[in-house]
Amino acid sequence: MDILKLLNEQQQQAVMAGLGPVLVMAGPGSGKTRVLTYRIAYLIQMMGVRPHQILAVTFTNKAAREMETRVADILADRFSDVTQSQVQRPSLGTFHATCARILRKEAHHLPFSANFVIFDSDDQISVVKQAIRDIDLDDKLYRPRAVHGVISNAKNELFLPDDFPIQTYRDEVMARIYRRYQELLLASNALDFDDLLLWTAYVMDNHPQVREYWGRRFEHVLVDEFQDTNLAQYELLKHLVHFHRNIYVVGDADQSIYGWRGADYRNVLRFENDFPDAQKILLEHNYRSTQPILDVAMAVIDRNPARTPKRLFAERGSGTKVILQEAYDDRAEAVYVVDTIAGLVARKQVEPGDCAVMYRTNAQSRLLEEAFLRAGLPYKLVGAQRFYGRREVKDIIAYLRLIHNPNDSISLMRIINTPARGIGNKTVITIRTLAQQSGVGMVELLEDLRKGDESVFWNSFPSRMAKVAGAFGHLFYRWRGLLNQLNPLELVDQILLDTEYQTYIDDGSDEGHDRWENILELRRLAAEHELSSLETFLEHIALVSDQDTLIGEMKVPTLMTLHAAKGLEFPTVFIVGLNDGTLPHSRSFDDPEAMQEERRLFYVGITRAMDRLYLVNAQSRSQFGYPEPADPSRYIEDIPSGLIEGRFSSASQLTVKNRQNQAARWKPDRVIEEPKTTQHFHPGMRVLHPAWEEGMVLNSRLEDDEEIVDIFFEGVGLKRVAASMAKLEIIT
DNA sequence: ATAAAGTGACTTTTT
DNA sequence: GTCACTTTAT
Repeated sequence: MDILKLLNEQQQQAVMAGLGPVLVMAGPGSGKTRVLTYRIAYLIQMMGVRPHQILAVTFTNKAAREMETRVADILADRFSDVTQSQVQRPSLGTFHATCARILRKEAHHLPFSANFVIFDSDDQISVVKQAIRDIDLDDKLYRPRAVHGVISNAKNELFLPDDFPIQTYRDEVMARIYRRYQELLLASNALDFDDLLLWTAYVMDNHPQVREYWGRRFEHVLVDEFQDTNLAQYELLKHLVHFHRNIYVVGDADQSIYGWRGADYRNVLRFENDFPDAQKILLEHNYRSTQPILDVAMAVIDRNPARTPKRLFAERGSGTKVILQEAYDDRAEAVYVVDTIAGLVARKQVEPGDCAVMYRTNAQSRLLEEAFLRAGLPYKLVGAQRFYGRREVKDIIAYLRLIHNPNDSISLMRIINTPARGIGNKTVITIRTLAQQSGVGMVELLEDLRKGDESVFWNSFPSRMAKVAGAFGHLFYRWRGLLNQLNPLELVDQILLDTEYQTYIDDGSDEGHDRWENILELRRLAAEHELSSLETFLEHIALVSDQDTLIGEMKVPTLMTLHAAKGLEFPTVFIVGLNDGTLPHSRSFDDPEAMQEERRLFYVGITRAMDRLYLVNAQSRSQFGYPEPADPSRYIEDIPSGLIEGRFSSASQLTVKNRQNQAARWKPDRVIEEPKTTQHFHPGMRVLHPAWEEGMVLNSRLEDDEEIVDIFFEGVGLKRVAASMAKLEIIT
């Protein structure tokens, strides 16, 4: 098999491992995805496995998609002569998507029906709130987000409400909320993300024939990012491979960064216990990063205790040193990043699209965006401001969901008066109580009201109320009648038309216009699903996050969280916010496990870099609006100083490149103009000010032909001055 | 019933 | 500095 020539010895061993359980431990940049894809190709080509008998689960849609194309490429090469039988594709998807698919087939064993909807995080929080309200608890004491976390963890550990472990009074309350939450979901015929896993594990546990069916259906199960599986996922896998034991998992405990979400890297140990005969293969050759970058990575990760020692051999050799830079504050940090990228691009050392900026929390993206914007430089942001999270998009989706599943009371509450149609709180309560008393669904009741005084409910309302409610019910009655004749796009258009949504949202303001643009984007998405059922369209929306919606293949720098960076690589990487409290995040301080995870997160970030790595911290950061002094990250101490440069040698590099450079677009051929103003002040200088007397320069930068200097004056504090205005005298 | 204005609470990471 | 939720005024 000539494709194997492209693989090193360990990779070949992994690809050609025999059947039965296999555990591949793959360090960063060691060709993990390559091994997985070739393994699939190998199974099909050499072992005669039929593609549809292969199930490969990934953690993200992005990973699934990448694997899909790569497998398709290999197979297209291999089978260019063959057509029909090989056109079958292996099943490739996230755990959640795979489970949704299984559950739609097996719903008859379960307390919901096959047209269930999947609630997103916002919906889930709404349900928690409702549950808390239902049992008369104070949502200040039981904060919905926190409660949801508890419920989610319970589900990940396969605890149903009845099994919920109770140690304290609070636990007992949690169990009650959990029970109510679950009732509400089922009443809405809805599942949350965790339910997808939980119910799938549950149905396989309780129905051996279901387990057997899917076990035979998927003769080979491959798992990517195995260290990120939680207990529910692990149990599910065990069920799936119960018969054939053909389970092939790939992972790296050092890259486990989803513990907060129930992921348990100890699943690797469980795996070794449950499959003692598993073949173990280590991939330790790194093809991504230069030696200095790998050295830093190893220095950082080695500090984690109880780590299975794993070496990484650099295949790429030497390179530039890792640069450590301290900025005055988080704003200056962002400017430094933009300046540095602009400088590297101007000197043609990197392409804009080769650069990535990574940070711990999404909130950190704001200053970076501002800096890019101010410099007039394009960038792209992955994740964060979520398309599907936007009000207007959620509104229309709520209409669709409610048409698909009239029991979805969360969606109903969302849109019953959006756009405003005169159905206020009072009307809603009347409808709800009446529906409950007569044992009909709210949508059913509304639809009945469309018949006017022929409806048995008509006289239970004041006439004005009955009229508006009936008019709304009429809309739904029509839409549901149209359901089978219209595709998703036509249905969206019908809703937009009937609700006069554009008039409502596009009020002439810029913001209104943006919102309407988002609706048009949703239409575009719906257009892609021209041939799909509404159900498929909705499932796509629920399970494909914003992380996956690529904003085109623009060749510009990418901004993202460290989490979002996993699995990616970039020639030039900036990791910002290297301050204690940010990275590691303060919320992890009191939890040793979480602290180790913070370190792994940093390690993941470092190992994304191929050629250049910049680590940036700030002397002060704004947390809640006001700046506070910030300590450098403890991780900086862990890096032998011989491996880094920048911080102690030349702090003035901070302002090497000026705004003119920034103003240059990402065009390599653009000429760089010389700054008209030159810089006179540098950090560390002592200066004399006519009013504030002696002070020390903390930072200086050129901005619009003006030198802006930040100076700390004894007894006065920090001042920011323009050098041409303030008559500063340099003392040292 | 609705819109505007005020309040408080919070920010880790995501399927 | 932002968002969600509550109160207040129309």
